[in-house]
Amino acid sequence: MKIRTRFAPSPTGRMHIGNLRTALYAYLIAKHEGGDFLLRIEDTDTKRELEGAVDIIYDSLKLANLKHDEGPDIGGPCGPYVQSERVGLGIYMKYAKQLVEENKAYYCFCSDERLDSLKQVINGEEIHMYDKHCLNLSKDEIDKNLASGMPYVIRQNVPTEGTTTFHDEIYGDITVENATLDDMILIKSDGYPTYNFANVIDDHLMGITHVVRGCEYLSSTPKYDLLYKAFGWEIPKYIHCPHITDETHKKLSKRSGHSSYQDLLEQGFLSDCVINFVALLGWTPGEQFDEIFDLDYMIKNFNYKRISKSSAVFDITKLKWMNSEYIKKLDIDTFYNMAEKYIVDALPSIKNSNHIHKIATMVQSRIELFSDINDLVDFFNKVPEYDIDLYNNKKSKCDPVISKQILSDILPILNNIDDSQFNNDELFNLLSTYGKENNIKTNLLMWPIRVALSGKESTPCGATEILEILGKKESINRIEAGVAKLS
RNA sequence: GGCGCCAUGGUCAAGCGGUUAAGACACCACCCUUUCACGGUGGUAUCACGGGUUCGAGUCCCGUUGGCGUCACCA
Repeated sequence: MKIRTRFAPSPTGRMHIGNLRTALYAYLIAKHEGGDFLLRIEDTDTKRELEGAVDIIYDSLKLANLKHDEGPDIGGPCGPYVQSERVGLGIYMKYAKQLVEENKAYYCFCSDERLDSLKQVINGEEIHMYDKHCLNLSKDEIDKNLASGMPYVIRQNVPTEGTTTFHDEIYGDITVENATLDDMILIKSDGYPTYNFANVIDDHLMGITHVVRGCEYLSSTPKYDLLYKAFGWEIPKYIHCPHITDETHKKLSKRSGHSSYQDLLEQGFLSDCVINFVALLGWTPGEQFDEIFDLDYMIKNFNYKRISKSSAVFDITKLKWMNSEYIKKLDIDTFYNMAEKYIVDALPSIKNSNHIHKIATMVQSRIELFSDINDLVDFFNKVPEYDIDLYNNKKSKCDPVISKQILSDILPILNNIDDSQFNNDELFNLLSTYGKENNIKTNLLMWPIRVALSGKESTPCGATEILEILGKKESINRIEAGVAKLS
């Protein structure tokens, strides 16, 4: 049988990173077996819906390269793929009434006040458990209430005795007492189905074979199981995925800057990298593998039996490392196209495109995010304020006195170089010669030059490369300023 | 509080009754080097606890502890 999975988000905003991973796993499970991956919009909560949120879902899926085979935008044999449109078709109500006929569901007319009186607070948490009050209503009463237009919901009639066992592909068999299960609402008083109901109906109607979702649904799955059984439908395979948490093992929050896929992209993470990274949060390809891999590799190697049971901490440090690996792997032209904007923004005064290319090459192996570029190269604009202590370097045995000597000595050398010869190779040759003649090692020689030129102890390139990019005039100005500072 | 789930270094994790308990990130040291980064080499650090079962337990069972989830006319 062909595998069919689905991603069924509700359009409430940006795509949460846990959601993205669920979508990825659902996609991978289907594609690994050559199956179908569908997109369904679960917009049954009219209050929470957000303008433009559906577009965010389309964009995210596109960016992530998770192509769906059926969905609202491309159609398919099981449409419509938007639940609110299915409500209009009367799909859910039809099935709910069928259940009522069979005594597996019932009308409930309880007021908010009565419901409130049922609620108890334990440890500051509200606990609800319906008492089946309306299950005992007579047929006459129900008809009368309905005829008078009294608001109602339809509830599932869960057995009060016995147990329900369902099988999850990751967690195995899970058994719960039916008595602990609430008579959940299937149809709300506005006529819309709840997630709990619509999800089951649509998964069945759309032929979903593997239900992939977060493990927060583990607790309500027995009730879904009861629903499938009530209809006599085949129960799909359940695949509940463990949670992704922040470093305090709590739900991912905005605070740590890793709240959504879009946020991450805006921060400069590459989409392929984010996908790669989240795939590894709760799944591994096998015993021996390279952690950097692409979607094709995942499709080929995705075995959902290897999904982990325990939740994983989202470690932004490792994500950054991985992003730097992705950046390093970019061929230079691609990298240049992506980095150019950042370099030009950081260094508006550099007009020479050769220089911009050179700077791009320099920074490629040194950044984790494109936004790192600015801080790396801003000294080209102007020397930042720096402490004279920078001229001290214990490894090369550099100090301010030697520095002043070296800087003063090389000034005439630089002055003698023709503008057209002011390039890295030529400069390195001439300065090396000076160093040899005076018995100064290269690392000692270059230290004060770098400091005078950049005001930093580390730069993305060698001192002579800075000279070339700065040009003769600016270089000499900066060296002179260095000498003055040391006097 | 009821119910359920989970438990290997700081983090992601391999392991599926016998291993010197992989690997990656982070961290540290050294090498390379025109500084830093890259790259290379090496190092520190893990089986939550207590009982069983077994010749032998990170691996199986029970309990404890801890964490998480859930208990909505939200999904």
